[in-house]
Amino acid sequence: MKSGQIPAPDDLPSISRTAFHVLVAIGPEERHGYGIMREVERITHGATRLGPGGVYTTIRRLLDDGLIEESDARPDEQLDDQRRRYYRLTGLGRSVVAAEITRLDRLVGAARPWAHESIG
Amino acid sequence: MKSGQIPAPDDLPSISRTAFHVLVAIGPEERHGYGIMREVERITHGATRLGPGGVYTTIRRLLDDGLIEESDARPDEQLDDQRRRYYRLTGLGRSVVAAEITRLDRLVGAARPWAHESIG
DNA sequence: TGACAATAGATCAGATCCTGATATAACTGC
DNA sequence: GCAGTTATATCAGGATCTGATCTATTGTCA
Repeated sequence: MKSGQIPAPDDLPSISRTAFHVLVAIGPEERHGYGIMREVERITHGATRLGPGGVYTTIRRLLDDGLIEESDARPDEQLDDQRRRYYRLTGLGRSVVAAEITRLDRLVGAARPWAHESIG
Repeated sequence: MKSGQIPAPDDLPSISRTAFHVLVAIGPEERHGYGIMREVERITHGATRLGPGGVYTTIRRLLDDGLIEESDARPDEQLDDQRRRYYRLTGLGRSVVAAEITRLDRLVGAARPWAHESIG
C-alpha cells in the first residue's frame, strides 16, 4: 500500500470525548469554533455544553494531529465576520469518526437490551 | 412525586468514558473488577482496554456516587475465589446508562449519514 | 450615537480523569 | 513446589476538562 494511507479503523487512535463532539459538530461542511459550541448543544439537545476552554484547546490539538484543517471558505456569504476561523475534517478525521461510531455502536448495542428495563 | 425518585434522564449527571464502559460491562447481572476488564475488551472487540488503575478507581467512584453497589452473590458457584468482589448496578446506575445511551444515539445519529462517505 | 447583548477567539488555574507501573496475594495446572 | 494467571489496590505523571477571565468585534435598539 502507498505511504500516506489512511490506517485501518481498528488501528486508529482513540480520541477524547470532547474531541469526538467537536468532529461530529463540524460535520461534512465547514464550521467555526463558536458555531461548534452551539452545534454540540443542538445535537445533544442541551445535554452537552462545551466551554471555550474545551473547544479551542481541542481544535488546536485536532489541527496538530491532522484530524481537521483550517478552511479559507466563507460558507455564509451574507455576513463576513472577519474574526471567524473555519475548519473542516480531513480524510483522517473522517476515518476516526467512522471508527469511533463503530466502537460506540458495539458499546451501546451491548447495553440497549437491558438498559431501559426496570430493576426486577 | 415521591422523594427518592430517580431523576429525569436530562437531569442526570454525565459520567466519564471509563465509568460508562464499566457500567455497561457489569450489565444486568453481577460482575467483579477483573471480569469487567475482560468484558470491556470483549464488547469493544479489543478497541478499549482498561488497566487496573482505571477500573478500580472508577469502581470506587461509582460506589461513592451510588451508581453501583457491592453484591454478596457468588454467581459462579463452581469456583469460590474469595478475592473477588462483585458489583451490580443500582436503579440510579441503570438510569444513567439509559440517559447516556440517549445522548450517544443522538450524537452518533448526527454523524452516521456522512461519516462513512469518502471525501468528495 | 451610544449602550448593551451576543458573538468570537484565546488563555489559564485548578480539578478531574486516565495510563502504565508497581505491589501483593490467591488460585490453577502441572 | 513452581510458574502463569487471576485479582485487587495504589501511585506518579500525564492528559483532559471545567469555569473564569480577558480582549475585541458585531448586531440590536432606542
